[in-house]
Amino acid sequence: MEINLTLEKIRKAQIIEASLRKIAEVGIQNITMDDIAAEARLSKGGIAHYFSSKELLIKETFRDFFAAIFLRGQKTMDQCAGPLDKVHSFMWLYNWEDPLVNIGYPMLFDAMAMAGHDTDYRSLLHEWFDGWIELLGCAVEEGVASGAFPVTDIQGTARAISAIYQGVATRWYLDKDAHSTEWAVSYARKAISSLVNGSKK
Amino acid sequence: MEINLTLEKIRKAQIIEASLRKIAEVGIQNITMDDIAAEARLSKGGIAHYFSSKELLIKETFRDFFAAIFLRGQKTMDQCAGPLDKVHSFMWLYNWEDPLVNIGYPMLFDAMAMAGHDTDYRSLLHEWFDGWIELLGCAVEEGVASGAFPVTDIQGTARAISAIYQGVATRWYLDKDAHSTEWAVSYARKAISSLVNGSKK
DNA sequence: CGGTCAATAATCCGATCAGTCGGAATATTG
DNA sequence: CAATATTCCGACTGATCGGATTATTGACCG
Repeated sequence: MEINLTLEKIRKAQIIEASLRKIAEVGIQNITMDDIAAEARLSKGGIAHYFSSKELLIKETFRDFFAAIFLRGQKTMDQCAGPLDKVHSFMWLYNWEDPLVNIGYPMLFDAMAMAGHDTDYRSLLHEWFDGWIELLGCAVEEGVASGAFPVTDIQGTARAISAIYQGVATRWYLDKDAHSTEWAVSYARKAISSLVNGSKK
Repeated sequence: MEINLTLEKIRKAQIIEASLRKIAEVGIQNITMDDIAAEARLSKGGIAHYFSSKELLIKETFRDFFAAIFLRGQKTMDQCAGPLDKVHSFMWLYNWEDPLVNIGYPMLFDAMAMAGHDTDYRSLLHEWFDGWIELLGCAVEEGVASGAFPVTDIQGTARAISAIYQGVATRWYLDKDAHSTEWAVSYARKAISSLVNGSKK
């Protein structure tokens, strides 16, 4: 019983991790259960034992990935002192070396495409957006409380910051020849600053 | 000859339009040639006669759609007088009533997801980004020439504006409950203004 | 009229893949 | 150690779909 639970956790984690890697590699629409099984060093039947359907597994994989990203964002943000540094602390999103970045963007694009036609994925993305707002909202609130940010709509501002991060990221990731990391960092910084700094330089 | 060419154009347009509607409805990964044939009121063979493969048809469909969007952007922008109005003239992207909007976003998300794993789609998106830069770059250049915009990097600024439009649009479209049209318009306006206005209000 | 050929329809084929199932292997229990 | 439960395997099935092949139509021409 005890052991069973442990093994189940190990296997599920193992399968989800394999799924994560494979999705990032080939995409949701191209992935097969055989792929995942091979990557997880299990058979198809083995996977079926732990996940009753492909759809379920994919969604679990997304949730797992989201959690990892938010944890990472929280950690990095917590290391910053002031609220302005905090809202600017997500520039690791524009770092090619980061393994989470390389896995994350293809995953996110896939999720967005699915959300365009599938309501389940839409609510998954809703969770994703909300996660960012929770992170960024804290920082903005801190800035407002300390008087540093002349902002009235905390939620709206946090959402806008998050949208800018993502808009810049999309270009940076999908068209790297035309969008350098310097471009991404400097313009994201500029646009985000303007939202929290009012008219100040 | 004359008639044949005309028929070919009619049929191709008919097929592409059907493909466009179906892609927007069910997505690239779910679409089938039978779907498209039914939507175009032709048989599978009829489609095969004009497009040798599914992939080819889909890519043609994208190009066609891009052209329609750019034409629309150009038209709307041309109606604006000053450079600031011009860079702000793309708020029609945040209009639920617009038919191009309803078709366009799912298409674009699909294209981005494909681009995450397929280099062909990556260059397709490159064209897409470049199209926007061409449009926006003109407006920014005009502002710089007239002295209204204290901007040094015209290209980079145009790319950032385009990225902001898209980042905001993604949220607005995929999570409408949490992102109103007013939110999209006001924050896009604010962020974009700050990029071309320097430190002025 | 009959031939010809492009346009279109109707079938067919082979590949792919998610999910199933019987049973083998392994672990647990009493 | 026997009995039972759990975990895992991999061949198989049924459905789907893209593309190819074959059949039909109908317009134009000689």
